[in-house]
Amino acid sequence: MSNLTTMLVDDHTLLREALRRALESEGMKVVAETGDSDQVAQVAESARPDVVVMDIALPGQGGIAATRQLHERLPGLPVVVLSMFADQATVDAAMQAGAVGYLMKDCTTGELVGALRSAASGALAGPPRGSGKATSKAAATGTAWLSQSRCSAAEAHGLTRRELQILHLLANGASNDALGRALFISTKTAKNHLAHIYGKLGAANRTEAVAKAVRAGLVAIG
Amino acid sequence: MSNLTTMLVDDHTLLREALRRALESEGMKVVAETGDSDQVAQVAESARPDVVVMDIALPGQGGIAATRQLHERLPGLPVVVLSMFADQATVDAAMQAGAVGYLMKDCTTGELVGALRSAASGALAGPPRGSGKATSKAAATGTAWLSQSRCSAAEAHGLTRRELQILHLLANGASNDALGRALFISTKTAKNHLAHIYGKLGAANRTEAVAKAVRAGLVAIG
DNA sequence: CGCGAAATGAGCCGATCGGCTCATTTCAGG
DNA sequence: CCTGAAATGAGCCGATCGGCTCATTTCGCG
Repeated sequence: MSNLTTMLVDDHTLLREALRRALESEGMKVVAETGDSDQVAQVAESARPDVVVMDIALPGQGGIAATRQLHERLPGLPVVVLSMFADQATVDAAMQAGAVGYLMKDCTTGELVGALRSAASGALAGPPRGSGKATSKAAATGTAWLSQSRCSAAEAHGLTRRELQILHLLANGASNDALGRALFISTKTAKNHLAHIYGKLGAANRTEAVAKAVRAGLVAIG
Repeated sequence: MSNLTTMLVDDHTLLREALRRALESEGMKVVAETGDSDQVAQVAESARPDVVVMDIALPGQGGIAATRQLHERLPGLPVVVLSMFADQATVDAAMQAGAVGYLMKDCTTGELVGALRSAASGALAGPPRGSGKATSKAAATGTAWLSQSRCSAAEAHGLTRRELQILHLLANGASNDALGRALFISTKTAKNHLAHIYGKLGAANRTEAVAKAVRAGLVAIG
């Protein structure tokens, strides 16, 4: 449980190697790699990673389709998309395919690691905002497991699911800006959630909030 | 180990009661109380708390003498002084008597709790600055145990003892200002230590530093 | 006796954070 | 149907933080 296992899906070997080094220096273990989107599900089934890092632009069926396939064959395996595209259409497609996170390739290593930890712990999930039907559809397909996560301990402190997600990212050192990018919300909204968390936990700042949350068993570091 | 046991020494019953409530709501356990400075050592020996909260103005021999006595009878039991006096002479006297921390009574509950946790874990210790002989004298008497703390893991990251102390306080949500007051240094110096810590741990901010430190086993939350 | 590391302290400045108020939308439950 | 909670978003402003450089003192080690 301490060493997160990850699977990298990207056709650029150089980037994959760099990613592997970065992740392993952060205490994560890369148990599988592939650059062929058609092999994704098969490799994942034998390697059984805790979390998958998925590129979008891939030879074969492509990252979106691979994510959907993975989501059907191995529901519960969180997929974090690492893409060069920031357009809403691509983001929406990825999220509807079952991805739990979407990061730009110009994000920092720390952000990636934080997102992966959060994804693996079940804190990062759900369709970002989407509108109406797409949202409820995505929620119905496979993201529902998030709703029954650890609301037990959280409810004792009156924390909502969203606030728990924020806490998980906080525990990885996320800035307000990083929170927004990881959860597809504006920095303002992230700040609002933080303010609610501070109030509920009786913390004066983010670091104290993390400390109290860890002691309360709401989140874990490591 | 999870529930810190404390002993409260203060002749104001009302304050003691309030303190007890505050500490217990923070997950600490008050295993002994007394308002008589002459009973301090005796009570501590039977109750065996993890850390002692000591008032200065006490009937009998007084808090300073009680601290010295405690320090001789039970070396290794950290004493945090909670005083109304901020004058350097009183602070110096308390530190030379063996106290590992000195807080004003107008500090926040969070600061007290943080200081107690740090003190109990051995992170808060040593004479603040003092000058020359007084410093080395205090260091020779009983604060030396800090030098052989957990430099093993810390040295792997090149962290100094002082930086470890900072980290412990950070893990309790301390602000730069709180760091300065807890360690008797200026905010500027605290910031300098932080900058060094960030560099050594590869963290971008204090919360990330805590996260990395916890994962590296340098500090513990809880 | 230097030399360097550690610790202390300062000034400056831009970035970030935290508190406050306010508004909108969605959605579940009475 | 209406109310309230949750989530989203915004503006404003002071406080804090983090990066940068610089200086001083102390101390251990060759």
